[in-house]
Amino acid sequence: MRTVDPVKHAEKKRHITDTAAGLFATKGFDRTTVADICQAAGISTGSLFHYFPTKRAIFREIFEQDSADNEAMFAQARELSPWDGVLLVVDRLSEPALDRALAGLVVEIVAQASRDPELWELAARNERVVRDELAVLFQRAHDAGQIALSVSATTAASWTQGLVDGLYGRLVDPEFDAPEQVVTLRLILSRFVGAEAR
Amino acid sequence: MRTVDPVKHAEKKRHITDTAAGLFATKGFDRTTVADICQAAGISTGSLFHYFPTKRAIFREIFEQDSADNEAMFAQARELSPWDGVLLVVDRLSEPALDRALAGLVVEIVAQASRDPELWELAARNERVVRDELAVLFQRAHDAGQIALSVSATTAASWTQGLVDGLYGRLVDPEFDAPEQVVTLRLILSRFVGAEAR
DNA sequence: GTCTATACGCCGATAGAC
DNA sequence: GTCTATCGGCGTATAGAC
Repeated sequence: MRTVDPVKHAEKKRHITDTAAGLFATKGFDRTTVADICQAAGISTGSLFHYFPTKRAIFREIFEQDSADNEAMFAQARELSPWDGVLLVVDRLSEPALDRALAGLVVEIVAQASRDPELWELAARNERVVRDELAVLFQRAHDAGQIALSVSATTAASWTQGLVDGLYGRLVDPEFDAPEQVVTLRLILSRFVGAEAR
Repeated sequence: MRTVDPVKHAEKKRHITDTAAGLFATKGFDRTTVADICQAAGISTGSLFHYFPTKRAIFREIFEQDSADNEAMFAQARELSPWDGVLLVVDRLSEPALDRALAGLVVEIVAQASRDPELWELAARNERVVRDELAVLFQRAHDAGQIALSVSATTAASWTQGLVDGLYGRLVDPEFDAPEQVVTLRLILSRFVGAEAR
């Protein structure tokens, strides 16, 4: 008989990571102090370090949560025609760029991953998984005659990710109009892979 | 008669910013200490603060140097045909992505700019200048019949920047082949704006 | 102009009572 | 499990001699 309730434990950790994620997104990892997180979460530092060994471990957990939803996304995409599946994935990957808070978190993840080898490895693996799943969809769409690839399916997949990355850069434009940008993104992608423009 | 030699002064500042830029690129701004910069530059903290009022001012100066070369780039582009001019600009904008150290600096600039309103404003202005100059080239290429735009020249220009941004994300791929990626980038852009594929 | 020395505050993490 | 109290160290920036 365990003395700890694993459900409660997980819920508490989740509360901490959710709180911390908001702070990391707005202030950045290095400028967010443990005291900030504790205050925002309504706990003490002693308690926080009961759940996480280091501040960095909190960040890592946020990143892992963030990349855990891919499988569900692709499962959903596989229920559609291949090309519609691609478009669904593009929409989903674009979502964080359209939300200021989430975009800030993504910026921070990139910045941290570019310094921390362990985080870099996690990010690279995640990127590869998405790319390879996307490549399968592209290949099927090609075989089904929905598109006409002139590059490898993997290249098409990788640059689909690149286009989504490019979406973040458009945020600097004060006249940024999210829905319109996503439409343009689809147009560029459609022409790239020889799909009918919609 | 001045007692300070403005040339020496500028050279010394440049030495400090060059040294600091390398450290910011590899360690990030927040994890680079003033002591780090002083040690690498071979000076004392007292001396450093004689040239810059704060650590952040060093970063800002690096950013300003970085965005000062645009005018020369577009002057060069204007000597070519409009579409060749676009391709030249794309190559130049892509260069930092192909160099690990410079890419690290760009990541850091994005991360810092997303928190610091003053830096954000500088970045946005710089982005707009490049976009507008690019838009002129796109419009001329269109009018000259080199391309067939189906979106506004400004949208084409903005997404050209987006594609270059997307290039940075491709760095996570350990099999990243820089020249090949730039070729693909050109292909995507060419199809987007209705240019003949090369 | 450049140095050494140091002020002064804050940070991540720990100790130990309850 | 949660708290309070606190440690040891480091960070930016300044003071003031040379």
